[in-house]
Amino acid sequence: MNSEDALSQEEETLTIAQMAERTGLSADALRYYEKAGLIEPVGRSAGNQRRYAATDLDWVEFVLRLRATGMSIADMQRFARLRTAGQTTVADRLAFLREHRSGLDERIRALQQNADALDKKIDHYERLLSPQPGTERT
Amino acid sequence: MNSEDALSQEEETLTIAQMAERTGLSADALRYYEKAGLIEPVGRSAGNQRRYAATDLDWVEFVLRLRATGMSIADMQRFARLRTAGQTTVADRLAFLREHRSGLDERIRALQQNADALDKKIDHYERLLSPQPGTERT
DNA sequence: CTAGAACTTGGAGTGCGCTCCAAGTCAAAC
DNA sequence: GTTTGACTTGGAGCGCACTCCAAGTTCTAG
Repeated sequence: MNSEDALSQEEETLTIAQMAERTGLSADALRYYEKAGLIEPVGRSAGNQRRYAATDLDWVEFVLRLRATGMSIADMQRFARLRTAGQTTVADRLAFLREHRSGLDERIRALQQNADALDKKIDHYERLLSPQPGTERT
Repeated sequence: MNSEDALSQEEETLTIAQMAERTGLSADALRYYEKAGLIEPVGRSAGNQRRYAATDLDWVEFVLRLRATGMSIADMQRFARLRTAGQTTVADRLAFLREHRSGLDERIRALQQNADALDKKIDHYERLLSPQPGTERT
């Protein structure tokens, strides 16, 4: 019980390669996110190499959730800026997430609807292929 | 009862601008789709201007459903090529749609899961903001 | 018949979200 | 202390799905 999950307090930090492996992002993408302000400047080793803490991992995982739900980098930047600005922005952040959440519901509904339409098309093709309807033997 | 819905047999065809309005695609995008082979070469007026028939409209609407469910243009090209190739490809088309459909299910599930996680984050922010838990009256 | 709006083509340009590269520095193992 | 692999930066390049543009042609209304 050493290296999976919650980053044991002992190991403390991750290199960019370890972070990449854990998050599924490339090292390049992690640097890009940091440069873009999605991730705030991360800790560094004596020799200036990135060292990610557990809190960084949590944040990146949250960012990935926003991304997975279709949020653009520009919008994630906005949220990250609010977060960086401190607790005075909690209400703004809540509003932001609520709005994103409701857009998400809409998108899921639309997807379901399109999935249903696809099912009909699939049925159609299945009928085209099936031997003969109502004429089992001949 | 003249211009909405199913393209009355009388009017017969639509100009590219009318098609754009009906589908929500831009005229440029319609030409791009045609050039890309997503739409087969559409009918032309005497003077070489595009005239879309009802069947073209149906097909574009189907293509839009594929797009809305996340299919890339390259994949839609593949499907369009199968369609153009005739009834011998019906089984292939069915397999194609089934695969797309099952990927779609996965994506919807993932989206739901992320939505749930977002709800937790929202709850978290709500608790941060709410006056005082468990101390309704002071 | 004519003016002006809508259409045609080919090709260049755009925005997004990374990815790749070069040239140099740092870290870990021996 | 040296090698080898991982890391650093800045910036160029890429794939996707369009969008925009220019120069010319066609359509429609009056």
